[in-house]
Order: sequence, then C-alpha cells, then structure tokens
Amino acid sequence: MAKQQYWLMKSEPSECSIDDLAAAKKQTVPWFGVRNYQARNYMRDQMQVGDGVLFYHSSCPEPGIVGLATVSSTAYPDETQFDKKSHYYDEKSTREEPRWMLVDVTLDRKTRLLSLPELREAPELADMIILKKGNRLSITPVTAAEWKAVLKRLG
DNA sequence: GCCAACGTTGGC
DNA sequence: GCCAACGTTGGC
Repeated sequence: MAKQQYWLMKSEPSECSIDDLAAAKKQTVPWFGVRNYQARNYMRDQMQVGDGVLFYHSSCPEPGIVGLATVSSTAYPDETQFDKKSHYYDEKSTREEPRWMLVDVTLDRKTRLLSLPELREAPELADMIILKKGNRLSITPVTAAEWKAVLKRLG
C-alpha cells in the first residue's frame, strides 16, 4: 500500500455541489468533465483508492473548501466524452483509445465553508497551488502538512 | 461584466 | 518548433 496522497478538486456548485455529492447514490460521483491533460494525468497516473480529497467550490459567490472526500476507484474512461449530446463530448476520442479518464469520489463529510480569503490568511497554506496567482488547474496535489492544517482549521 | 493568466490550436 | 490568435477559467 503506497503512502496516502491528498488532492484538492474544484467543482462548480452549479455543476456538482457538495450537496449534490451528498445526495448521490452511495454519496459517490464520477469526476466527469475534466478536459485538461495535467488534471487528467493526476487522476489516471497518480490517484489511488483511499486518497484524501478537499472538495472545493469554484466560480461561485463563496469559493472555498466545503467538504472532505475520498478517491474511491482507480481511473476509467469518462463516459461523457462519447456522448454527442454532452457538453463534454470529444469527437477525437474513441472507445479503443479514450482520451479522458476519471476516478470516483465519495463523500467523507460536509464541512463548514473554509473560504478562499480564509485560506489566503493561513500561513501554513501559503504554498498551496490553488492560491498561486493565475492557477486554473481543477485538480491539484495537496501536501500532508497542508491537509493537516486544513483539517485543524475546519475543527 | 471585466480581465489576468493560462492552455490549445493551427499556420508557417 | 515557434508563436499569434483564440478560448477558458475563475476571482472580483
């Protein structure tokens, strides 16, 4: 068993909020719609069942961490890439060679909102990738120390 | 709605 | 392989 890893995963609440995750069957959702190679590579190559996930709401009135989750599957193809009616359809992807992979994410627990301004104030979190200027990556690795500091602040 | 920052595309 | 143009992200 490899060492536990931690991630921050952004989701737009209008697309899939923490409440949507809580209401989902088995409180689990496939993390569909990622169309960025770096984020895909994290899911495909590095994520393991049991990894910790900070669930983050982006592009909304109150951006921030809103819950804790767990990676609950290894990587498999994102079905939406094959669906012509989907916003995430990719005509260059085939079933033989799918371009986009995803993992399942299962809710651990909802938390209070740990807001973006609050994250910025925390000295232990100063190096979080998500807080760096210009960062747009929807999935970023989180260090064990950052994970611990976030948990401490969530109480 | 604005805009900075970044990723992708495509012409050469 | 370069790089300009374009599209997207995401906070404000």
